[in-house]
Amino acid sequence: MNFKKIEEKWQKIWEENKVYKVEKDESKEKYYVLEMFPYPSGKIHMGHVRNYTIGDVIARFKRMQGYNVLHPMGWDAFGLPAENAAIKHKVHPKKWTLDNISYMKKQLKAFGFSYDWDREIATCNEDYYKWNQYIFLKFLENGLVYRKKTNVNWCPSCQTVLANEQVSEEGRCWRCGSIVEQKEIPSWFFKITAYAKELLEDLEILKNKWPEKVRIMQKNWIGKSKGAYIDFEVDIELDKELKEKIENLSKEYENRFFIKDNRLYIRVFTTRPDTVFGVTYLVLAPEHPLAPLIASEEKKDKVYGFIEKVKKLDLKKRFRGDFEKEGVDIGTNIIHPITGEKFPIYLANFAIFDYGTGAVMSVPAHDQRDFDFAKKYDLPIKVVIIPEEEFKKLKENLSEDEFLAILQNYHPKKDLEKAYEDKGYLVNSAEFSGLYNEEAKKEITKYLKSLGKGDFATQYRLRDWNISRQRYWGTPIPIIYCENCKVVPVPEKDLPVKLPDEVDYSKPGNPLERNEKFVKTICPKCGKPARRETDTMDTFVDSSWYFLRFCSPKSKDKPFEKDDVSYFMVVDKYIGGVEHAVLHLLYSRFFMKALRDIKLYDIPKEHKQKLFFEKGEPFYVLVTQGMVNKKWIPMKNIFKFLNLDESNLNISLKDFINLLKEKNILSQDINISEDISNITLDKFLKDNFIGSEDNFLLFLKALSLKEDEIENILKALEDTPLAESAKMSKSKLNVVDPEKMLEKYGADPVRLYILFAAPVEKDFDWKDEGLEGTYRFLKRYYDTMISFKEDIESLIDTFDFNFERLAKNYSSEEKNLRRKLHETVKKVYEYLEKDRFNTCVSSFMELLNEIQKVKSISPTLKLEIAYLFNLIMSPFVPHITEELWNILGFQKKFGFIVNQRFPKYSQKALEKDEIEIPIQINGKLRSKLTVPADISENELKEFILKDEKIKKYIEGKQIRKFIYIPKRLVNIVV
RNA sequence: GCCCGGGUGGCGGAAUUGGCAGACGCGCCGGACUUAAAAUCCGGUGGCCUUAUGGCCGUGCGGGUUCGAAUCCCGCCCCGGGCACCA
Repeated sequence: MNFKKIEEKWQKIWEENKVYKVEKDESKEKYYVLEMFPYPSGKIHMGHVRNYTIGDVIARFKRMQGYNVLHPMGWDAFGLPAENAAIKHKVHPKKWTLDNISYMKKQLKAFGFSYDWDREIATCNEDYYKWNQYIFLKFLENGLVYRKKTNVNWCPSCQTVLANEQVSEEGRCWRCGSIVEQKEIPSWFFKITAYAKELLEDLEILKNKWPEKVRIMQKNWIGKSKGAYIDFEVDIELDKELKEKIENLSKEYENRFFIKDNRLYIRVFTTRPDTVFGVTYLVLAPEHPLAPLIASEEKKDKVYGFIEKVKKLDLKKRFRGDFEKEGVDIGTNIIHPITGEKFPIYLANFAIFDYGTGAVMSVPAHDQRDFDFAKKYDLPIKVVIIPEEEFKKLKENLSEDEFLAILQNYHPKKDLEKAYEDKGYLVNSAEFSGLYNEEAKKEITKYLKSLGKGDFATQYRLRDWNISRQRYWGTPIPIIYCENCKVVPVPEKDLPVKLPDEVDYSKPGNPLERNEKFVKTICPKCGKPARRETDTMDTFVDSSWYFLRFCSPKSKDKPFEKDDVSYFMVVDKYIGGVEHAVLHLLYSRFFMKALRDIKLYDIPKEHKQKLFFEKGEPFYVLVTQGMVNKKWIPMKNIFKFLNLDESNLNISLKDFINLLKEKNILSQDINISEDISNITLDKFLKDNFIGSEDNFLLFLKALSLKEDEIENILKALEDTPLAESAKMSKSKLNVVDPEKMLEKYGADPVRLYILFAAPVEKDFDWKDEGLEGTYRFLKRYYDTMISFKEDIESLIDTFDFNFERLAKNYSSEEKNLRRKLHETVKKVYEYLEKDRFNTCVSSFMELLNEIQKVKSISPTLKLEIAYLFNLIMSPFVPHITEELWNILGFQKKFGFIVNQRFPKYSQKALEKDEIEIPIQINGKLRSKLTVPADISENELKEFILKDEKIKKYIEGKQIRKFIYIPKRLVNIVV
């Protein structure tokens, strides 16, 4: 039996009846369930099925609780794969995307997810991306957008810029895996750093609502450090030309360096102002624009050489961090802001221009990295902090005068072996000597402030968000460049800036740039010919506010309607993968806050989530579901297991097969043809294109074994160490196609299995046997319900559904069953509230097992079982329960099951006359007694002491303690 | 290196205000039905000892608190994830 027919029938009927349509309805409380919308890559995969099944159960449960549930679906439709497909298969990205959407939509519908499809959106449609442009312009008006020339991460294969977040640890492109290069181009930025503080602080209100893991990842990503900035004067004379140059640069770089009273200052950020007297050199990032300008004449060549070297060689390795720390003296000195001493300036490859001010004061005695660098270049190391122990010793052993003198002129007994980075007391620090360093941080900063050479400062690791992408398939950035008027925003009335249909992929690079029809335009200010910006927006822009658009997807003159947002937002439950823990979720939080400040939505006067509106937090509860993996067996594991050297597989195929047989990987009765058995394994693998990173499955196929034989071999190996669990991927040949599963078993069994296999947040390995288990359960369930049909039919029209009245006449077996039934209703309700779907499914199975154990069940009890059981299973397996609801006659009485309320359990049914009490002696279980539920402690004690088993243990011993946990357990200490 | 999360049968996992460890499912073993297989149904299934009865051990390891610990505390080990020259 396949449930597919039933499923299709009800899907059609539900659709015709628009059961999942949602409208704003102030009389009802809303509930917004959202699953991360998919990229339309072609087909849905198991990860999608898991994500959307979880969301669907929640949405259906909330509907059954009477909420007005918003449960929309759409498409994250812009992005690179469409362009790659365009190049490879010569299809237009739009066609490719829209075709994929229509196919995947059909697939989603086949799973019976309860979406209101009338709210569907696709980000590649004009009526969506128009609002990206609108928001961009609003951000621009409000100072949240700027353009600057920067060194960017450039993917040579995608020919586009990548955000820092889109570059992997090894310095590879997150999409295609190519090594990312460095390139300087002007780009558009969203000023997310303006919200760094808020983004960090507001993580607090997400406590216990978002997974701790995600909150911490975001916290680390934002990376707050407290300290001070300090201005170091540069020992250089400025001529007029140089002065002008630097003054211009200074503005561009927001006072990371500046000219005051004709003197040049470089600003550094430090978390250790307490060590300022220990500074012995200053380090600049190689990208620092001052470097070539202030380097001394004789060092200029070296400096240029170094800059080039870093540019060319470093970036790949720079990400991996496995390069040698190197630097170059630029030949110009700085002057210490307090002591007036002169120290050299170095460029160093480990200094990051984008962090802080791109300049570091180096204190080798108290920073390991500075220490290593100083050793390498033979720079002085000056101790300014000593450990508490040493400080106390000095204080005790020396006279007051000697002690004070040594604080001012401290020399360590022997040279330091490493930097001292811990807390301690200051020495060699003028009047600050003797202060505890934590105290000194404040005091020294205050002092520098009084000199006008520093102040308290906080830095964040978070960088501004570069949204420029040199691609066609994205939202055009609504900007026009005019000779006269320079950078001109496209007026709101001219939106959207439409993406042209013509696209030419014959050459690499951005097709928009070559599209003269698109580029050529007229300046909206002066009317003269002008050119359009050809960058398009990062697709993360699209997904940063789509949850708002879902509130009013059809809105024509605004991105979303304030009223709708006030009603439906915030998202009550947002479900998706952890892979979006930082990027998408951080960007969305930023958008919500920025949109609040530019007043694109209101903070409602009364709302259960008012705080979230005020703080600009879009997602109330976040659920991160684990991955659906699949076991696979890499060839290399087989080699290792057989003790074969991967690099030399010069044995015959025959011997290899025999080895496999010896180890019981292959069964003895497998024979291979004579003509291949004598070739070497090496050759056999090469002939069949099998590498050590390939699936063993390929090898078995190459042996021309039968499909089912292969399947058996692999299944048998699944639980051995030979198998590895991995994300499903084409290259590993471990992909399970949801469509095939649906074809074979139906949507409901797949849904139920995926929920049953593991708790929501954990990864699990897909196993067909597991799916078969839930399938068997559903079939058994279906048959059992059908067997109730006759009895139920005779009752349903006339019965008043007052089950309680009849319960007292039931047999004790029936009473127990009825108790189990209501216990299950209670448990499932509680588990659903906690998103614990796997234990819900267990409870269903337990209940069915109990039902099947009872030989004779009264018709009214059958009716009650069928009524409640179907209702509580409905969010999980909506089709099967609707079918049974219909067949058993409930539908004609009550309407669709999907529109019913979640049932309440009967407290009375849960009550027991008798309970079983486990009896422990000294904490060890020795006996169990069945006693009346209302037994008193004394009665129970008497009863227990008469028990034969217990007597045995307490005979001749003294009872020291009698512990009774009412209705649960007894422990006797002897 | 730093910060999180987690170690429970052959496997996925139950049992979280400390109170019967191993629910439920998979797999495996045995049985029924069948000419046979599949499907289905019934029974068994943590380890060791024992004829049953029963006993001992057991939630990564070592200690502790407690009448009682998978659960709480201390110290280790292992696995997974995130961040990593961030000044």
